[in-house]
Amino acid sequence: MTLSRSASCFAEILSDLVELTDNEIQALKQLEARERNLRRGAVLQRENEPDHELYILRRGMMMSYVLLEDGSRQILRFLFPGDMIGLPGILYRGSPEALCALSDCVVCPFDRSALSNLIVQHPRLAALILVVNQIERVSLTDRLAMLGRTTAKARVGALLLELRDRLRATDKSIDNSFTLGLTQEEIGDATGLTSVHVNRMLRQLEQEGSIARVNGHVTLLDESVLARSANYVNRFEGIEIDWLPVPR
Amino acid sequence: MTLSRSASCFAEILSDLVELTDNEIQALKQLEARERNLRRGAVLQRENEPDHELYILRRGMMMSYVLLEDGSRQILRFLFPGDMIGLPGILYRGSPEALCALSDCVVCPFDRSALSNLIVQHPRLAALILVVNQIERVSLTDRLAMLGRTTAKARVGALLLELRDRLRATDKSIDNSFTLGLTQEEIGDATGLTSVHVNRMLRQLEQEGSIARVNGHVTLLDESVLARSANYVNRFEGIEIDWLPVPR
DNA sequence: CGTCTGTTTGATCCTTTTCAATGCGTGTGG
DNA sequence: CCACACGCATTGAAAAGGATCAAACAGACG
Repeated sequence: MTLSRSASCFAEILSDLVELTDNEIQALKQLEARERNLRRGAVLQRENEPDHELYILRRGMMMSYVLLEDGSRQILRFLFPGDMIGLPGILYRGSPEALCALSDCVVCPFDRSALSNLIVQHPRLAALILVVNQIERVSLTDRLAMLGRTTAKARVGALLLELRDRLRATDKSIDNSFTLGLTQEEIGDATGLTSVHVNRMLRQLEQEGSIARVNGHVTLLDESVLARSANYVNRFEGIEIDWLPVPR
Repeated sequence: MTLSRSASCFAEILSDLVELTDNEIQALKQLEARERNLRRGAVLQRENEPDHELYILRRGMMMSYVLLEDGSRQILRFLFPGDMIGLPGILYRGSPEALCALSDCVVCPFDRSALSNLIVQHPRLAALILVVNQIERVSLTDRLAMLGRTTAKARVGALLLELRDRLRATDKSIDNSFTLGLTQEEIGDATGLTSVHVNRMLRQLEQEGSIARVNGHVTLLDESVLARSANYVNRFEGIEIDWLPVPR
């Protein structure tokens, strides 16, 4: 990983897909010129409130969620370093989703016009942003199928696998063991379950020998069982793109 | 609606967002140069099979879905004229979702390189494609919250509202009454329910006076109740985009 | 030490699924 | 034209998977 790359988290993600040119890396760096620190629990964007800025998440873990009329919450997505966030928010007067820091975070805010300029000046980056959006989209539809058609145990298992894979993308030292920076209530709000039932599913997975747990630290003992029962696929792997425009 | 516009379904959708230039319309027309007819029930793309073509749906109604190991199906999205489809499929060796015609359809296939060229030559169209992707994304997250956190009745109600709105986008004559071109099993596969329970929910909605039904034809009698109970929002409305690049 | 947040466990309730059967309309071959 | 099959809607009864309610418990922190 070259030094020039690590100046931009977003560029690092894209580098997994193609070899970026210096020009492109330079342009991406500008998106992350400014930094902003968030404390654990801080709300970066509230639902239905206008906030027309975009962000690259540089460090930490965040989540996007919606609140329903009855007070319940659905977590839509967990966010990791290199994710571009806030894109849905710039389409509407009020953001359709809230953004909140799950750990201390660093985000890099940038203006909508910066995105616009990027698209004009770097068509290949525009295409890559499209590709990343589609990966995210496929992850969302995977989660849709999970909520619609799988059991509680499978959902919890799939979430654990997904978290592991996303954490591993940033930190290659992670193998099958990681710190679960989530409460059981948060896991429930992501999987459409109650925290009580999440607890029962976790211990059931533990009892069956699929996972092990030591205060907030989870080890996946039988990935294949977890993956199969929940139809889990790591959508960040196996991307094939040979049709991109030539870089500038 | 000018004549030049109607030559491209996709252009019509984009015209709701901005005023397109002749150049842009011309470019979009080329995406829909070829046509292909599909019979009701025809599978345009099978899951996990390679098909690296893209399509604009010109006429009819389609769906995208995934099949799970246990044989159950999750319908991800219903597709309507003007929708660009197959985009997730060009990222992976095997398509992550299947595409199937729910009625007799006309699709316009085009090559990935055509998309690539469009992005290079028409940055504003690239940005608009990004915007349309985000609208779709927000619709998906709405459905995620629906599956995770709302009751069976609310889900069915929300689906009816969504169908009405999408059909109305193409056919302005539709008000609160439309033909439901879906079986109750399909409604179930979209809402994460069994067909049996969908039936019960439909009759319950009917009994409460929220909807009326005459062999496959549904009338929404109390939209506000349906919308509120399911947190339904029409995401194709209220788009605000003032940050797009200048057109070519 | 007391408070607060989060985990764990039990008992009960309820929504939705499952299984099973009936009816209904349409198309098809004899 | 009739008999039959087939897909789909409808209904009932029983079972199950999660939710809800309530309480105990553990660790962190001022």
